[in-house]
Amino acid sequence: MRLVTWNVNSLKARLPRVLELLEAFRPDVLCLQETKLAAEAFPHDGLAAAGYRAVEASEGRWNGVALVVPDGVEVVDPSPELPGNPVPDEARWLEGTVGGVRVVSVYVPNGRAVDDPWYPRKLAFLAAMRDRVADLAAAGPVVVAGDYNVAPTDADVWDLAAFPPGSTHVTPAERDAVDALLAVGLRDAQRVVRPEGEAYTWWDYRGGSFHRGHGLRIDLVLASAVLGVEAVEVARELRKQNAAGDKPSDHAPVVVDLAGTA
DNA sequence: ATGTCACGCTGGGCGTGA
Repeated sequence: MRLVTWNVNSLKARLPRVLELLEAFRPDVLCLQETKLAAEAFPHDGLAAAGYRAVEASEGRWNGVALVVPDGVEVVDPSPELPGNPVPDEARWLEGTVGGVRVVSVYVPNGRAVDDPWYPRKLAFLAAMRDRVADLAAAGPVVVAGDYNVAPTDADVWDLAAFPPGSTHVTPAERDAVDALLAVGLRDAQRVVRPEGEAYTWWDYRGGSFHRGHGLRIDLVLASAVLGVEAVEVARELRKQNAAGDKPSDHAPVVVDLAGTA
C-alpha cells in the first residue's frame, strides 16, 4: 500500500498540485490536511477526473481533513469522531478503513506559543489521540498520518536556536506526547527507513526557508509495527512552484510504501 | 528583515492564522 500525507494549505488553491501528485505517485490512499474549504466547495469533480474520490471532514475557512482513494476503493466506516477532542467543532480528524488498515488523517493544533491557550489544547488533543489510537491499534493495523505540528527530535529541526524558550513544536511535553503514541505499538515510518538525519517536510514561506534548508519534520506517518515500511520519500518537487506557475504548499507530501497490507 | 501565502470581507487593503 502506498500512502501519502500532505498538508496542502487550501485544497482550492492547491488542486493543480494535488492532481500532479496523484498522477506522479498514484497513491492507494492520500491523507490531506488544511483543505480550508466547506463541504459544499470540496472539489470532488476535479479528483474524479484524476480517477480518485474523497471522504472529507470540512469546517469552512479553517482546518479540514480528507482521505482520497482510487475509484473503486471503499473507505469503510469513515468517522471524524475523536473522543476527548478538546476542539470537537474543528475538522482535524478523519479515520476510515482502507485495504484492511485503519487510516487516520490528522491535523494537530499548532499551539502558537507555550503561554497561549492553544498550547494546552494542543497537548489535550495529542492525549485524546493517544487514547483513540491505543484502541485502534489493539483492534488491528493502523496508520496515523498528518501534520503533527511537533518535531519529534532535535534532528527534525534545522536550528534549535530558532526555537527560544516559549516556542512550540519542540517542547518536551509535545515530544513526550508523540512518544506516547509510538508506545501503543506504532513506528515513525520515516525513522524506520532513515534512522537519523534531515528529512524535513515543512519550510516557512518567508525568507527563502526552503532554499536555505530551514525546515522542520512535522508531517509524520505513524504505523503499526506489523506493517512493513518499504520506502519513504519526501516529494520535495511539490514544495516548488511548477512550470505552469502553480504555487506550492509550505509542506511537502510524504510518500510511504507499506507492506503487509491487504 | 516579521522578507509569504491564503482566506473572508469587500470592492482593495486589512485582520487572521500559520
